[in-house]
Amino acid sequence: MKKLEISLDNIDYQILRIMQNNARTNNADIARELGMAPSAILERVKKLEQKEVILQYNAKINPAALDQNLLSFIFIKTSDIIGEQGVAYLLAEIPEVQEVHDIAGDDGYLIKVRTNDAAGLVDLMRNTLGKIEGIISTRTTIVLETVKEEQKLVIPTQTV
Amino acid sequence: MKKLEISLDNIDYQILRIMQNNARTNNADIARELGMAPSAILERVKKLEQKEVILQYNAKINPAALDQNLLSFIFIKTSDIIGEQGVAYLLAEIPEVQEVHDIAGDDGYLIKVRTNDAAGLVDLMRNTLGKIEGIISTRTTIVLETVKEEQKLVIPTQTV
DNA sequence: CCAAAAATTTGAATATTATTCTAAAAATTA
DNA sequence: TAATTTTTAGAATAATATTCAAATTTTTGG
Repeated sequence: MKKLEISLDNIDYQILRIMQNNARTNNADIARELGMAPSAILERVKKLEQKEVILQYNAKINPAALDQNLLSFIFIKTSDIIGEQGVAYLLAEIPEVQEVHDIAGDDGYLIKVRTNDAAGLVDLMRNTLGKIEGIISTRTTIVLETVKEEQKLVIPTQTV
Repeated sequence: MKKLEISLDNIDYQILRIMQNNARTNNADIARELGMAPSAILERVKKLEQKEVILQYNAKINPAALDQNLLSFIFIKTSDIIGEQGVAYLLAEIPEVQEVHDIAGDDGYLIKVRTNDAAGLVDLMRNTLGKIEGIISTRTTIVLETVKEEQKLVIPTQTV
């Protein structure tokens, strides 16, 4: 029983599993793998998109290929009133900021930022974050090496 | 001048930009958009894959649709020797763990975890993390709300 | 449990795209 | 500049996407 009455079945899960691993798998292949007609798969994929189960398809690009070699997490304390997220939206507009999370505890945010290098990070903090009203303090954590970085969800194996 | 002599040009950047926004854009459409022959685009995409500029294509699935409503970041201190990452690899094997980063400073890791709910998180920490040798301590940060979550890179507009 | 309604699937037909390959063009190199 | 290498275009073929009506399956309400 899903909250928003989305109700996915095993076939949907299989489609999601395939798509999550390779979003460019074509309909015909999915159909073959699941032993169904291509038109039926097409119909289901469209519905998964409509129901916003599938949010988007994206290519994962190697950051190193674009010289984006520094990954950082920054904790940001703000004067945002609880519930309001003025600063969060400003942070979200920054292209180098990949994630903005409102976190429990420290009345603040955790953001994930990708820059060319340390100089790029300093530049961003000084010239972009520094200009945002409402930021009280920041604490930066530098990533030395990323061992795993995916956004794959655990997909149920069976409907109950 | 790229480190690994990858050398991408403007056309590559445009392809990456399109693919990053919609990995299911077909060759014909890309070709039309860039005013080139489909065969040329195909050739380039293949090369981008071979050169590991494009790492993979994935569908972004709505966590809520799969009842995965709790996102957490956990700092993990370990007895791993600097440079060694034994614990990191064990952490990376956990399906609920989407990211594992070796971070500067605290001789530890930062991981990103997605579970159904708080109970799922507790369960994971107790039954999975708890069984990993070498974990000294953990500090968990709960995400109340995610304002932005993408992995899109900033793609240069022009080659110099 | 049954009948009606709704949703899903199939299968075939058509439109569109992917892929291959050769020749031409462009870029690079010596 | 000439030779070499790389890239592109264009055409031909293979494959896939998409549409749609009919059949099937599932769901619903009594």
